[in-house]
Amino acid sequence: MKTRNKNLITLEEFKEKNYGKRGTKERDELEAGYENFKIGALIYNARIEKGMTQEQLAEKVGTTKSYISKIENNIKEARISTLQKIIELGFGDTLEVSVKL
Amino acid sequence: MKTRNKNLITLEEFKEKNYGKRGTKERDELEAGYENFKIGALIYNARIEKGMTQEQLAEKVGTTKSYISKIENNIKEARISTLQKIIELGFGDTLEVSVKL
DNA sequence: ATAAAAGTTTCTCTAAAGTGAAACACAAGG
DNA sequence: CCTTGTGTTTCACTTTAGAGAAACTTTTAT
Repeated sequence: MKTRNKNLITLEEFKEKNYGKRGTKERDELEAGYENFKIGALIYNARIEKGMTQEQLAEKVGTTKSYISKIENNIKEARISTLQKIIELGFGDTLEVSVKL
Repeated sequence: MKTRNKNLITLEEFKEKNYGKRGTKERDELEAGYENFKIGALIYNARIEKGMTQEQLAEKVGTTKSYISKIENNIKEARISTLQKIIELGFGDTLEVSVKL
């Protein structure tokens, strides 16, 4: 039986820790900014939902836990194919990118 | 009245030109591969639908037509924020990335 | 209190994105 | 023919992703 790691906090807690409280100027500017802010939270959120550690995710994707950490904290910004690897190999899901015409 | 440039071909013509006929092994492998193959076609397709030239798109995005060409032909693979710039600044649309949980 | 597990940060290296400009190819139209 | 518009390719350069490992911090469990 997998006991839930207390390290694992909610997405809001994660964002608050890393980017400040909701409603603050700094946080709002980040939220309104480019996708990389959202991508880190997206991956973190998905990983937690799947009950995986960074190391487990890294192994599935074929990278290291340090890289996963950097992506989740938006220290590095992934390429599209890297994001796809994480989503497909890591989470067994499909990346979807769309433009409405 | 904007006359449609005869340079502008269909997406299938574009793919056939760059990646070979549908059903060939080479083309199938590309279609099954990572997103970058699709991203080039996605951007090309959206640009044509909007009736824009590479130079017009480049100006909106804040880059050069040579870069747009490379992205469309998958010579370079964009980062997520770059793709977002193209979609938002270039096409006035929103990039959506999702993972089902 | 200590050990183990999970996550972060730092370091070095290389492959590739991103930029800018210029030259080139090529079709359409005067 | 020549010119113009559009797209491609090349070159040189700077920045950053991506990798790998190691040290470090923080959290959780014993």
